[in-house]
Amino acid sequence: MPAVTYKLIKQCKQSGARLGKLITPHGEIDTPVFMPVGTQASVKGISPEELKEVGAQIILGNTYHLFLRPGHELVREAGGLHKFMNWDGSILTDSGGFQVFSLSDLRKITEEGVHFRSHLDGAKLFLSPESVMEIENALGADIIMAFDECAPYPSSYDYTKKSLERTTRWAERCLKAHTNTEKQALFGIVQGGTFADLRKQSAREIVSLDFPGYAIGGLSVGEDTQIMYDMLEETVPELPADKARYLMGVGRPDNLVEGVIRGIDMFDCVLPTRIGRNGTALTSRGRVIVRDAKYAHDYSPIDPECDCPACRKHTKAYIRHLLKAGEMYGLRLMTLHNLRYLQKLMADIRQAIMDDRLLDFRDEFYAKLDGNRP
RNA sequence: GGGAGAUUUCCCGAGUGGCCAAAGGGAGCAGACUGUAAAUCUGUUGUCGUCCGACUUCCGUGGUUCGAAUCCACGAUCUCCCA
Repeated sequence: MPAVTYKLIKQCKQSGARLGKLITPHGEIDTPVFMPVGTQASVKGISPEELKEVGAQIILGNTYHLFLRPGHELVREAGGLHKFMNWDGSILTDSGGFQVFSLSDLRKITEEGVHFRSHLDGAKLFLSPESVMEIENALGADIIMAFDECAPYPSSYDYTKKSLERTTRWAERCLKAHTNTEKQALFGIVQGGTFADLRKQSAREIVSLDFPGYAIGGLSVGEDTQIMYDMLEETVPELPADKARYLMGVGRPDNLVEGVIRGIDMFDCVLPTRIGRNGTALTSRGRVIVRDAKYAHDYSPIDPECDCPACRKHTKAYIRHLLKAGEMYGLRLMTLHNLRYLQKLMADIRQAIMDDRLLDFRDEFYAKLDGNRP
């Protein structure tokens, strides 16, 4: 019995979207789910209690960042990531594959692994499938991700193919190196860039290795949204129905709706927390740049439909003031709001699946935006 | 009463004859942000016009000069020193 299992509850008759449960050693997660990102063992600015209040059931940590600081051995010594950060919900750790992409000027990729320069002090480091498994085992998350290469966009067909095939070989090595299978589930990652046949090839290769869950990586790295949707339509049908499907690094509210319609069960993204800190709120009526001068005298909540602490207790004028003044509380309120908005969106999506009306829900979702950016 | 110094575009501040609508910060305004090197980054910030440009500016008023934020005279205000 793998550490994590997926239970399909029902499929939306209108869209085919899946309602399910992900069962981990730290509880049951309602899917489709959005997972807030807490790279360095913290969702920036907010406490585990607040994460719970906002409705989070599972959060992310990052292998590369925690390996650098405080070091995976320290986390092991502390009793694992859950205990270290005092979060009793589920945790997924990303492997550092995204850092292979985002820290591209600081690394060199070989068959064996990736040579990195620490972004903190420039130290020369090396990550391989085996060392990443060692680190992720030490961190102790419920779901751990295989070490992949998230290829940049655009990449040539030839490079993408080589990269995906190497990612498959790395996936096999991860599988071999990961022995703590009763407490931690290792998910495989599909790559293949923006090429339909390579997506299919990657999906088939990764699925043939038999993971307890599958992720789709290498999307939302700069390509048009439509390309991402097209790639999902190519990829998802290749994935087994009895395993969870996780679209990595996504995303925007509309991407979540569209992703679920295309069969995705799990999402994660820094967007809500990052743009929140930078002054933008996600709302049922589209993005609201709370920092803007037009809200200086606006004494209404960010989103009248929201039940988060920021919207229940404070006005746009006040939160704008906090942001302009550089007050930490402003960053916290924006983060809480955006996370709550996405959790609520996912809950609404789940309800729409339950009611077999997700396509109608999508129409309503876009209509509410009234032309504003989602 | 005497002496020295200062006054620059929203603020601080550079600029000491043409390359100055005027460096650099800050503040303001706007935008971006999708497995977090991000409480970050980008643009913009005299007026008007689309770029080129035109026009009005550097305490005030006169003056010197082909040309002045920059030099001179007087005045105003502020700071410091001596009485």
